[in-house]
Amino acid sequence: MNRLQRDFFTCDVLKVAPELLGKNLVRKVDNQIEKYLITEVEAYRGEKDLACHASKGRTPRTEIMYHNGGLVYVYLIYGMYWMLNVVTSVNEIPQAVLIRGIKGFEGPGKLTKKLNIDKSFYGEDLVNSNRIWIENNEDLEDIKYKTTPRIGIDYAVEWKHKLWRFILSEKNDH
DNA sequence: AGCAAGATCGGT
DNA sequence: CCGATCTTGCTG
Repeated sequence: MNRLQRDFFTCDVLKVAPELLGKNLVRKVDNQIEKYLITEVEAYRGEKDLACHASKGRTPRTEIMYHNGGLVYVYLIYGMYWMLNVVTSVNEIPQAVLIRGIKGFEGPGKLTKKLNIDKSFYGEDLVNSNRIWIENNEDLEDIKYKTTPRIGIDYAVEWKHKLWRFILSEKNDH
């Protein structure tokens, strides 16, 4: 009922990423609905951003990032952990937000394990899916957050300094 | 066909 | 600090 619609996702990743903080990540498993507050995200912005997988151009893996916003981009890292990303912006502009933390499960690998996210979610549409989507959170207003450089991307030369990691401030908790 | 590296995590 | 574990994209 409160699900985020297409227009929320078809904006620049630097606008969408911080706006995802405080929203609820919703997962439906066996007809049971679970909601988790999004607490930490990172922005990956286009082919020029050397930290973004799309810096290698259009490949089978990055293909989904070239689609319209609102789709899910998942990939396996270190042969063990699934990373959950939300595609943003419009057709032909590859961007995505990495969901790094939900309340109670801080860490991109931990939250996908908790939510049972795997390769089958690649390309899932958050606007239409019946097993994963994102909702507005009416309890939280006036969201406060901090920014830091992104984690684990030291290879990205000058792009590693961008303050594109967004962390929900504790102040927001009641 | 083979290889090196990786948007991580948990245990020494 | 180190190893686990396997997909991916690049090289030849």
